[in-house]
Amino acid sequence: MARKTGSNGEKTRAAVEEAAIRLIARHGFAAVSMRQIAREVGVQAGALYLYTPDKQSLLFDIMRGHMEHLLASWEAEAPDPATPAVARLERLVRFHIDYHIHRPEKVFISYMELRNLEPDNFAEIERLRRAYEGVLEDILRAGAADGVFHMEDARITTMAMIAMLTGVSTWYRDSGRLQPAAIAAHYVDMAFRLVGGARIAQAAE
Amino acid sequence: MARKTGSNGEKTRAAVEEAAIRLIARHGFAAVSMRQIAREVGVQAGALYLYTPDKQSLLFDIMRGHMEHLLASWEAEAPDPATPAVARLERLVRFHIDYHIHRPEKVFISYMELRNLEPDNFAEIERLRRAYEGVLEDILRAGAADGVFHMEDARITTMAMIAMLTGVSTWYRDSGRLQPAAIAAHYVDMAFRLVGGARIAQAAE
DNA sequence: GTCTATATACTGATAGAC
DNA sequence: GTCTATCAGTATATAGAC
Repeated sequence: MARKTGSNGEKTRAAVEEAAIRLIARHGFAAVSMRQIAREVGVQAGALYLYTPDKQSLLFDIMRGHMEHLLASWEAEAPDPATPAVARLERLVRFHIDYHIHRPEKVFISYMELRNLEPDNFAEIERLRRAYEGVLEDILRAGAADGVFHMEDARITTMAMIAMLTGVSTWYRDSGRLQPAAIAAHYVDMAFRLVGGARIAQAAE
Repeated sequence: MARKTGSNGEKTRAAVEEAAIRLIARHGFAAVSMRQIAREVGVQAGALYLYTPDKQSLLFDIMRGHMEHLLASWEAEAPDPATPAVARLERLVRFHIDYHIHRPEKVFISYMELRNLEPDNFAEIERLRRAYEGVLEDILRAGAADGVFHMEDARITTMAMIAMLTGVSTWYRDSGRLQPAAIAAHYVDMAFRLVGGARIAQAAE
């Protein structure tokens, strides 16, 4: 209710974000001008400032939105904390691969454009990133405590596994040799190798 | 011989490259201006063009130099191809971690600034990058053929291992908890886990 | 080898008409 | 909600003095 003038504006707002994501992922934040984004949307540069106070906010909103949605999506499908670590790890790996394969541009931006965030914005994104790392680290430590995972150093294994899993977005292509489900199955296998844990037998589709 | 005027110029040439590496690693290629680089070196902007035809060449030379030096360094210390795959993998992992820990800026640039290369330059860097991936993939396939490594998919394991190993440069700090040799030992352990291969017993320093 | 000065173009952001 | 016009600043690169 009460949005008699907002109808077209909401469409434009979404178009601005989509254009910004596409262009920043392709050329980098610093290399993209407000005029380029406006041209992609089909408006003049001045009109963009109806939807963002400045260029920096455009970047920050994309990255914060991505990280918050990533965390919220995991919360929504995370197993009960009482679930055995083996099952929780498999679920997280499948979630991570699936999420990263299907949002290559936002993932790319969130890893590449940290340098272009102003200090306060950088701190906020770092906080969210560490919260996500903590999800994995908690599962690994729980498995080690239960004696089902065997690692030399849980922190390094966490960082190594995150890098290994996120790396899928650097080479995955829709037209590639393997389907997403098969790729996820391979990464689940490799994740269990890294923690020295036996995986519950299951169809590897 | 015959460089009566080049003495000071060679110093400046080196200073230009060092300043460019430092600034591009920190702020990103597109966000760094020729004036900033000149200021860091202590010359005026116009003087930079004595040492580079344009800004793009500055970036390309850094990245090509890095990749060629990486490959040449490995060639120089690579074990004989007849060496068992287990020993070759351990050597490559130690080499990779050591190399990446000690050159954080060049590594960072080479992974982050691919987007800012012009098409021909991009193709050349990609060629070098794939050659390096091939070094690892060859070792993994040799080990699988010998029955000492056991992987579901050698190509995916190669990409996963490269991502895992290179990830060290995103979190390593000189002032951190672990020394480089200890970190390398952890990554050797994890690499052997990934390929399902038993490592020859050895002091893990 | 380096500087100063400059050409030419583009940048982010704002003001005011409609 | 969008456009036009514009400000003030900066960009890369070059020409010519020294």
